[in-house]
Amino acid sequence: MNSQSIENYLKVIFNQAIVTDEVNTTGIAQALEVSLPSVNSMVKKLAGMGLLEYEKYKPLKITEKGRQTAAMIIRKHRLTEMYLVEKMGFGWEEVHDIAEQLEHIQSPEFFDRMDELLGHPQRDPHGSPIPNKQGHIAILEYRMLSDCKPGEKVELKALAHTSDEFLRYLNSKELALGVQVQVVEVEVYDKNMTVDYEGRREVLSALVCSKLLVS
Amino acid sequence: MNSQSIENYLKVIFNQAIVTDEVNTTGIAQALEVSLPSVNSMVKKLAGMGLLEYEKYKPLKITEKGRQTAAMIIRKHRLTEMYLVEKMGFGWEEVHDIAEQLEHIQSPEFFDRMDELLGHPQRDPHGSPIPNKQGHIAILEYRMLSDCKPGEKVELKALAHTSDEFLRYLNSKELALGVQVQVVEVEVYDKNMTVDYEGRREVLSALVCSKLLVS
DNA sequence: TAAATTTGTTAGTCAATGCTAACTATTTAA
DNA sequence: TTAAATAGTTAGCATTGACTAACAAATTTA
Repeated sequence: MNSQSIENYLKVIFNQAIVTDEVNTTGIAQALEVSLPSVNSMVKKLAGMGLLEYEKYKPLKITEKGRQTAAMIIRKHRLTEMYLVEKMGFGWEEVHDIAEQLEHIQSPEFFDRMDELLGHPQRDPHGSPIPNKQGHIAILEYRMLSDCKPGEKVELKALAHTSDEFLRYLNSKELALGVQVQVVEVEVYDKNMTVDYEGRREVLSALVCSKLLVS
Repeated sequence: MNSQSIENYLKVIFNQAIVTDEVNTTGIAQALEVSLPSVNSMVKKLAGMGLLEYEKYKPLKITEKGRQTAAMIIRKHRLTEMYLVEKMGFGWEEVHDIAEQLEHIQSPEFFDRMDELLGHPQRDPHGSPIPNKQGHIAILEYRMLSDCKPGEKVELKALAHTSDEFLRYLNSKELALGVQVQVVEVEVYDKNMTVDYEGRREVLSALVCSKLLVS
């Protein structure tokens, strides 16, 4: 029954709450590209609905109910992304905008069917966990590739960033989830990493390596 | 760029324009379950956008641009219904409400992919034609079963009504598109029809028979 | 610690889309 | 052919979710 606006706010707040437990108004405004007063009034509304704890000039805290509600939206988003990639043949760089719209569809049956057809996947195409129907999210403890040492051989499991440009960059390097990567060398000066995978050798920047989650 | 409201109005107007070329305000209000003044103001807006011709107290006429725009929405709706039935295993009585939401998704790629995966279907699961990408709609000249004479053997091709209750009724009688139906007898008094199909004999009311389109 | 900066709030406005009440035009029927 | 009924319109208002301008609190920094 929540509007799309409410759902979008909640999703952003939830995602920020993962980083720091306490969320600030400005961050929400930036993420949603909306003015501060807009956030302020919506935050009051969400608090009135019991989804947030709000006190003037204090950082926001998401309630259990808010967390639960947000998890269900994220579940729909990530199931959709997985469905688009697995069943409809889209690339992982194409699915975000479509999922952003589909996540607001009100139809448990629709998403349950996706879930079934996919065999109850645990991760979306970018390696992010899909919350289960109870709103529980498996916490996956991956390391950043940038924290690995020369000689280590690891598998690319997830991405810490999923912008189109980054995904297209990874496509151009044929870096996909599941690829086995061996660290050859780390440049002391700029932390550039030379890595081997799939029979090729590439030099990856520290920025890129910090977005590649491995185990 | 059109809002969901605009799209819903346009779809209703288009559908009414198929029946009678000139559409009246009250019909729109009833179809959308909205007040007359709401329709009046939206109609002016649509006219301002060049989708309708509007003159005070005159019946409305949809423009070519309006027809085109509506056809694309109906294309998305019907492709979605077909996809849900063919690729996701839904029953024909379950898909309307989901398609009603999905038809507003803005992503040509998404619907093109459905279209491809379905092999460019010409009809939705209820036998209604799917407009092509140019907005052209194949006009299918079917007869009503109620117009058939005893002894005639025809195939169920489409439905003139697609409410959940009607579809569930057809399910209960195992009446599906493609079924070969033979007219056994027509009761003069109430036009009830006795028909044979799939090895069973059923008596169908005149109302039901007028909603069954055959050839 | 006082000034400057950043962050958050309030007040007032706007556009989209809905509504009711009151009115007018058109159509139907007595 | 006039009265009643129906259909369409206008005016004014409510709600949602956005905005700017102005201000207040909290934090940073000189």
